[in-house]
Amino acid sequence: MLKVTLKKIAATLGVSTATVSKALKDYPDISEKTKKKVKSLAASLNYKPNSFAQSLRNQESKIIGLIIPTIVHHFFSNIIYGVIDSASEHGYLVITLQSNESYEDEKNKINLLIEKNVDGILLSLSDKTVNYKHINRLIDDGVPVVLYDKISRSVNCSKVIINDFAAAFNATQYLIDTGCKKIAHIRGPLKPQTTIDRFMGYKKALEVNNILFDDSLVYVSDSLSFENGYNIAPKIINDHTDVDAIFSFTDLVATGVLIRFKELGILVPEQISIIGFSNWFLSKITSPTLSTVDQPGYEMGRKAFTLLYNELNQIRNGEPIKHEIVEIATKVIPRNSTKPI
Amino acid sequence: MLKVTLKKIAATLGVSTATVSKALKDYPDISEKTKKKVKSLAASLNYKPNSFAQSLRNQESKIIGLIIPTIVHHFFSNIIYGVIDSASEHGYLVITLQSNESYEDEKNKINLLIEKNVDGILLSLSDKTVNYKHINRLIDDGVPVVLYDKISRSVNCSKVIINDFAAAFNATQYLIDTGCKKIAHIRGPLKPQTTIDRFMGYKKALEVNNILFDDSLVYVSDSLSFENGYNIAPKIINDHTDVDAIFSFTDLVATGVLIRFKELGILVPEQISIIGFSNWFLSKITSPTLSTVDQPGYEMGRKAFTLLYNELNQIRNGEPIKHEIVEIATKVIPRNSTKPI
DNA sequence: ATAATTTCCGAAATCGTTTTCGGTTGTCTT
DNA sequence: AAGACAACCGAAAACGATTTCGGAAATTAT
Repeated sequence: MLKVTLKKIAATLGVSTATVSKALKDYPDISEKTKKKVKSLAASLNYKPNSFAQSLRNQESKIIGLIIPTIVHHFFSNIIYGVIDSASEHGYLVITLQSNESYEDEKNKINLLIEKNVDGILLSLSDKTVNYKHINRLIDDGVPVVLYDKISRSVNCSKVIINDFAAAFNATQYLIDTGCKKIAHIRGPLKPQTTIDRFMGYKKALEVNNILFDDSLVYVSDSLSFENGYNIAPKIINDHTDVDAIFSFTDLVATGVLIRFKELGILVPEQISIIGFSNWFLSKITSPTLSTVDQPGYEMGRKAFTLLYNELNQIRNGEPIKHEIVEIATKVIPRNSTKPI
Repeated sequence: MLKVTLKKIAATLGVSTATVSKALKDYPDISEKTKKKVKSLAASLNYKPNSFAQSLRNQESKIIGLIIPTIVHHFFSNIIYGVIDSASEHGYLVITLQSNESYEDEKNKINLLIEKNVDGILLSLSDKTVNYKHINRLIDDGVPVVLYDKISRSVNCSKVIINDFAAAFNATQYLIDTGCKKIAHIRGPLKPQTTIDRFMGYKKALEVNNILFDDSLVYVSDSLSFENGYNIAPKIINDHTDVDAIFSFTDLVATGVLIRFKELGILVPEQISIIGFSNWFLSKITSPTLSTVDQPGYEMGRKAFTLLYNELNQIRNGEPIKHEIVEIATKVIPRNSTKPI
């Protein structure tokens, strides 16, 4: 396959490359007649502009970078899907990279993307990221960055989040509405804002309902795994014989608890109610099915790209860059691991 | 952020850009002294070569394309993970696109990748693809293509597959070994080679064990969904009161059957055994847990990239291109939806 | 018929890197 | 001291597309 270039078209038509380029882009200073000629030849030769040359010239790649903490994960899969979908619709492609919840990886992967001259980056902070210099440097360098899901208040950029506080509040309130009074919380890793907010929402719901907050009812799951729930479950019932509900920061851990309870002969929700978080696919097929909070990954992915796209356009038009912070709505999904209201 | 270019380094050092370029790449015709100078300045200025210029000059992007039928899918998530992991290790980045199991989308997405001048493409055929001209054209044009998972015999390129036939044979044989005699099969969409092979493996196992093949025991699930299994389950027991096992082409559908059976009061595995396919995460947490066949997506992803990488190197070195077909091993994972052996 | 506009096209610079092919120095032989 | 040979470096031509600026031709106005 010999490449079709502007030069070749120009040569066979006896005009200059400038004319060909302008004809294809409908410049007003090219006659209709030549435009017709050029366009038809280009079409029949199946001319495709060389993207490297275009990028070099226009200083944009039409590629964005997406950094995901963990790819194999239902919620994040949906994020990827949403981002790619929305990006395609606007003529952008997406390079995906995984940070493995590691600060070092996060930095390295950002560098890889920058070296490839991506036009912008979509980023969810790793659990271990507590220092935001690498991101602020990016932004100072003029690279548009949009944070999604796991964000930090100390980075000044556009963000897409769910209102974790409100979502956790609602989940806890729901448990209370079904008659639960002694509610344990399995919280996630300490650093991410999401798990902090979920914890605070839980606490607030107790407060509003005049239930005394008891620190010993809060269990920390340092990572997101089935096994963690499986192992924490017996601790909870050993520590507190009268617990009647558990709010877990994520479905996967809640599922671990569910399975362990089943093995231990504890009835859910009769003895203990369980509510998870994220509405993973698996929550629909556990037995009993798992009540949870819907966390719409696809929507978040789409919105994250949209915000980035807006900034890209602002930059192109020389407008001032407006950062936006968007909250995606969540809702409690009652299933069978909680009592009817 | 003003860009650091070769020209700028050259200017401040009073040498030519050629010298700078060669110094950074350790050309032998540059003195150690200048190399030191150049390298240290480049480092302190944090020089990053412009990838567009490099690509334009070297005719390679160091980016590959990955087309996935469905991103939100446990198996394919693992594929993505494996590809990205392996690619990063070799200095390649990955643009991921989704074909939505649509032939048109598949063609369009391939075009997008080609327009971005990716160095190669990893592709799993959509269920609806029955015409391979678009892929053969690619290959004829010199774009390295590696097919993974859903492949076609009529495309001449490297491929990574699991031995679906053997895997299905083993799964069926396993059911027989546990004493099952009347085994239904839920097969997938008719076109993909994978589901054909699984069907054939099932059939062969019956034959080898002198069990008469009964066409009415084969049910077609036109798509991969929980609901399909949920709906097919009652049909099976209505059509055949004496069925004692089901081999489903995928875990998700098997799970649908499982849940429906539970609702219908049919005991698994006492009355009917079920074995799925793919070892989705969810198969570990159904109740009973689902016996299945492990289908290592991560390994496949890695291998697929490796094959592409090999071809890329062959091209670069002007060697003849050797296509390779790799089969990834699978194994039956016995859990509690089948009887002990 | 001459002047004033349009209309249309092309030369050339640019984006940043790579690499060939010479050309300068300086060193080493005799 | 002249020639031979290394050792170093740079000019310049790619890679393709874009866009400014100016110039020639064709049209209109006077």
